[in-house]
Amino acid sequence: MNFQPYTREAVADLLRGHDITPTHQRIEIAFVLFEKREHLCADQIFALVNARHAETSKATVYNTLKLFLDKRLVRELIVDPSKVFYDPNTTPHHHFYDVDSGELTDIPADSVRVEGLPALPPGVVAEGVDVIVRTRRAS
Amino acid sequence: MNFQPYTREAVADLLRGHDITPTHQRIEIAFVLFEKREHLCADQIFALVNARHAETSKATVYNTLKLFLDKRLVRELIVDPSKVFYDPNTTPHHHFYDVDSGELTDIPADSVRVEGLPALPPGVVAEGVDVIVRTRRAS
DNA sequence: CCGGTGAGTTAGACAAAGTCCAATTCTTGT
DNA sequence: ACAAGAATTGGACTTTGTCTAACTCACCGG
Repeated sequence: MNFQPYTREAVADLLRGHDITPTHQRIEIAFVLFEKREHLCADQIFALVNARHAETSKATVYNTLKLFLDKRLVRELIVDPSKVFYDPNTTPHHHFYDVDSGELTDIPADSVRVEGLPALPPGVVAEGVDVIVRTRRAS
Repeated sequence: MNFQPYTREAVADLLRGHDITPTHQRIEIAFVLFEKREHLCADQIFALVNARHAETSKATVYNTLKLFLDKRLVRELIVDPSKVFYDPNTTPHHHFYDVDSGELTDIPADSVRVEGLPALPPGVVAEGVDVIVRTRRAS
């Protein structure tokens, strides 16, 4: 996903293109994700969506994120021991993770090569290869 | 950590070697970790340690794991969205993660090469590079 | 229009992992 | 053996996420 939909209509089209019925709540959630193209967790998304008027419940935020994940509209980043981050960038790329601040930064995939991975057992497919470089302030 | 300490005395020595005062509870926890050389989460460790006689509290298990982590006796694996796994193997290696079963398998590091990572900003050091290959049953 | 149907949403109770604290118990150095 | 500091403890608490049963909404046929 590398174009940026600016209007709710564009977001609605994006959802339709992924087989997702565009509802008010889903549009708002997707809008927030694609507006700030950042790594957000469910909590932050919940807060951002409801910033003006409370309109979307916690349950819907979780339901919707799971749906988006399933439909490959976003990616899940499991990197922080206490919460999952959602990444609106589904093209292959990797991450720096600052252990001190919890901050996540993208590493473009084109420069990085991972070689020598062993073959997978039969009947099993790779869903993706995540490279996470954990960093911290020099001591 | 690639030798396997079989006795509590050997475990105690291992702890001392890492600047950890060996207490009963810490020895039991380390013993469990190094006996089964598996990826265990706090819950499982708590259960294993208390399997015979309840002797170690939940708080101590968490305290101790954090201490072990700090002293580089174990490694933390953040791969499952709901819990942290602890890996008694601190030598460089990577992991397969089966999304369906939650199972973790080691990938020896010597075969794998990660190339082309961008330089780190000044004042920041890499703590480690984790490669996680997410797999699932072919559909 | 209007009422029915099924998908989507909701509040709030619940569950699981992990943290925190003040009181107690252990380890260690002398 | 003892004092002092370190480690441990139960239990309450927090946070992230799940579940459910009721409700709402968009849409379709008549």
